Amino acid sequence: MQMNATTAAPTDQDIYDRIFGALLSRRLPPGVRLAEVELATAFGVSRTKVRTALARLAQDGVIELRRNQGASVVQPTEAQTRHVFDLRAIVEPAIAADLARQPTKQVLTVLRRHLRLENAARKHGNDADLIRLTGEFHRLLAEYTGNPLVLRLLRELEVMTCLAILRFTPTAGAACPCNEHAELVDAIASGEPERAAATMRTHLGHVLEGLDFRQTQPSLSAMLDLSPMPH
Amino acid sequence: MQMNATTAAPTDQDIYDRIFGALLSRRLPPGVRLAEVELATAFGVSRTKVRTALARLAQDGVIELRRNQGASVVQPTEAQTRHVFDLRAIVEPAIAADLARQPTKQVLTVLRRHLRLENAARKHGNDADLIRLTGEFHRLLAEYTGNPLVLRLLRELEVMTCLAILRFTPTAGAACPCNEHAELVDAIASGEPERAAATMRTHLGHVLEGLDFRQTQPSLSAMLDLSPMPH
DNA sequence: CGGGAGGAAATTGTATGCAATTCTGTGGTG
DNA sequence: CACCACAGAATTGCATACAATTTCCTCCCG
Repeated sequence: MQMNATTAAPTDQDIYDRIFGALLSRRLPPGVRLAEVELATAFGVSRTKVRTALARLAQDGVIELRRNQGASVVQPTEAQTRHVFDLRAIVEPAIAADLARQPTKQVLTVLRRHLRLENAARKHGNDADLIRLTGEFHRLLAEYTGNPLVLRLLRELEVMTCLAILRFTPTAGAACPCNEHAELVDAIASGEPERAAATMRTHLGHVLEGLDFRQTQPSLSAMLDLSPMPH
Repeated sequence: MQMNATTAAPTDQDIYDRIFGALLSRRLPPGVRLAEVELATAFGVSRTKVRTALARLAQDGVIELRRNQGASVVQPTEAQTRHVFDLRAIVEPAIAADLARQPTKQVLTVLRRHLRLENAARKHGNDADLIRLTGEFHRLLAEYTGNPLVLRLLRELEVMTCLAILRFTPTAGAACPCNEHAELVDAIASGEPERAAATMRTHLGHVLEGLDFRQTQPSLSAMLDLSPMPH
C-alpha cells in the first residue's frame, strides 16, 4: 500500500532515478542548473545523498559537474550530438538485426502494442506522451536483447538524444518521423537481420536530419523574445 | 616541478583514475574488497572523496557496491563476460571499419609502433607489459575515432574484459592470441572497411575462445592448493 | 555613465561525528 | 559436535559543521 506518513527517506538511487526520469520527460531542459540544497530540500534529505546521485549522473555524461560551480544539465553541442548518433548508428542496427534473427511472437506483440500507443498519442496530438513513447520504443528494443550493458548504454544515449532534440528542434513538435517505427517492427518480424539493420540505419538518419544545427544559441534569443518584462 | 612536501591532496578524480588504472594493470583482481578507510588512509584523504570515487566506479560497472557491505571489484560471471564480448563484437568492428575508411599515415604509424612494443614484450616474455599493451591497442583504435563516447565505452569494456580474462584464464599467460593485432592493422591499412570489420570480429572471437568457463570457482581452489601453510 | 575594487551572501568541497548495519568471535545449549 | 544467540568490533550510511570558492551586489573612482 505504501502509505507512510513521511513516505520514508528516498535513497540516492531514488534521487538518481527521479532526475533521470525528469531529463527523459523534458522537465529538465539542457542548461538547467541543479543546485544541491535545492534538490536536497526538495527530496527531504541532506546534500550528501544528492551529491552521490549527481556524481553518478555526471559519470553517465547526462549532467555536467564543473568544479566549485555545481551541476547543470548538459547542453549537447552539434559535435556531441553527432557523436551520439554515430554511436547509435553502430549499436542500434545491431540490436534490430539481433531481434530479427529470432522474432519471438511475444516480443512482436509487445512492440505492436507500443506502436498503438504511439499512434494514439499522435492522433490526439499529445506531444508529451508521443515524445516519451518514441524514446521508450528504442529502449524497448534494447531490453529485448537481454544484454544489461546494451540496455544501460542505450538509456544513456536516449537521454542525450532527448536533450539534443530539445536543443536543436525549434518547433517542440514531433521527435521521431511519423511512423517509421512500424516499418522497423515489420522489418524485425520479417526475420531478415540485414533488412532490420538497414531500416534502423535510415530511421536514425531521418531523426538526425530532423535537427537544425544552424542556430547556435537558440534558447537565448528565444528567451529574450518571449520575455514580456513589463516595465 | 611538482615537489610539494605533502604532494597536495589528491582529488576524487585522482582516486578514480588510480583505482581504474590498478584494475587495468591487474593489481586489483576480481573480488577484492575495497574498504573505505583503507583507501582513505592510503590516499591521505577522508572517506568522503573515496566514496565519490567508488560511486563513480560503481556507475561504470567495474566495482560492485552492496548496501552496508562496501565495495569490491566485480567478478564477471560467464553470462556477463559474454555480454561484454557481445557488445564489443558490435562496436569494435565498426571502429575498425571506420578507421579503414580513411587510414591516415599518422594513425598507421602509431599503430605499427604499438605493434613493435607488443612484439618486444612478447619476445622478452614480459607478460605484465604484454597484457597491458594488448589492452591498450584496442583503446588506441577507439581513440582515433575521435568520438569521446566510443572511447569511454571502450575503456569500460576493456576493464571488464581484463577482469574476465583474469577470472577465466587459468594460466596467467597471453591475453590476445599471438599476433592478430598485426593483421588488424594490415586490414585497416588496406582501406577495406568490411575486411577490417571482419578481422576484428574473428579476433574478438578468438579472445573469447581463449577463456575457460568450466571452472566456476577457480581462484578459491587455486588459492587453497597454493597455500603452503607450514605447521 | 561605465568599470573595477571590495565585501557580503550563496554555493560547493571536505572532514568529522554519530547512527545503523554487518561482521566476528565467544559461549551456551540441545 | 553442531548450532544458535549474543555482545563487541568493525564498517558503512548519513547529516552536519566548517573551509574554500564563486557569485552578486554595492560603492567608489575615472
